[in-house]
Amino acid sequence: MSEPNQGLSIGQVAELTGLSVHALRFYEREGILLTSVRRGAGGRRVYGAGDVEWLHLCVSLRASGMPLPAIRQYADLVRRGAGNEEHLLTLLRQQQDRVTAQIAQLTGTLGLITHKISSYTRELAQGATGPITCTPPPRT
Amino acid sequence: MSEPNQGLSIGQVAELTGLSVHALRFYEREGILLTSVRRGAGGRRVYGAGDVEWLHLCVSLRASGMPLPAIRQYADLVRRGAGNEEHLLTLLRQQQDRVTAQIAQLTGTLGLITHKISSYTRELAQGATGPITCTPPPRT
DNA sequence: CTACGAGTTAGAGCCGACTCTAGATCAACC
DNA sequence: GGTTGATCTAGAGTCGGCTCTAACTCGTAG
Repeated sequence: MSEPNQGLSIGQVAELTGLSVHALRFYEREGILLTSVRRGAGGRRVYGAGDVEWLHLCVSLRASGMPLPAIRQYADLVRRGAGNEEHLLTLLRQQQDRVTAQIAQLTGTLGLITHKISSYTRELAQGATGPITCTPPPRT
Repeated sequence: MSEPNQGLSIGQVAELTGLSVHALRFYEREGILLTSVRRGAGGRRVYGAGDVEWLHLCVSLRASGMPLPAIRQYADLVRRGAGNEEHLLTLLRQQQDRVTAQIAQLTGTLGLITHKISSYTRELAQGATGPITCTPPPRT
């Protein structure tokens, strides 16, 4: 139970990021990580705080629907260092647009669901009599 | 090009819903549709306006991350008719929660991306000198 | 000293959601 | 009557993203 504060095992990183150890090795093979992970005694992976931070970003990006190849491309640019800011910005702005569109889409769907919920609730309250009232949504 | 206004071909429905004809047949096999599709001359599918409306809902739900089995379950309940409003409401409220959570998550990620964009932009404007400034996000 | 738990590799397997193929049928136009 | 284009069925294939397996190596606790 030593905690040198620098150097986490793959299991610890899995817990911190919510990824499985399998997924972590997979991400590494796929070139998602910025630097090749350090190895400790017996060839075991040793992750640093920076790795975890980066992985958190990756998890967020994945959750926002960015595919792994796109994340790898982003990682490549960051790895390559200065001189690629323009390209990086382009990628980021694209994802910004996609996420914005997704939020809009989800907000629409949420409205639809909410509308259905209120119709069913009304129906239940009034003691449903007829067949299912397939209330058309206010707007799609 | 006859348009009897009631009765659309699978191709027309594909255009209207954005699903492929393959996907439409697949959805039918999977029990996603409320009623078995009518058949016209030569066994061809004939969709009604209601089918299209339902499919639009399905597309929305899919886009909000609802898996096909869940949509089928929902369809089953609607098909079964009155007496299942409670169950329907439960399903809908669950999806409502999921979508709400998703929007929150996406909003967070959007903030992260926006933050990164502004750092890179600032960096570019000031003439990048050092190595990539991996500015930590304000909040995750 | 041995048993355990956590790690290692390469590679196979799985799941969801389509997507495509092959071979047949049909309606309509020239 | 032949060609075109949309449709039909059953079933195979694809793709992304993991997930799992087998066989092995460590380091530590009992």
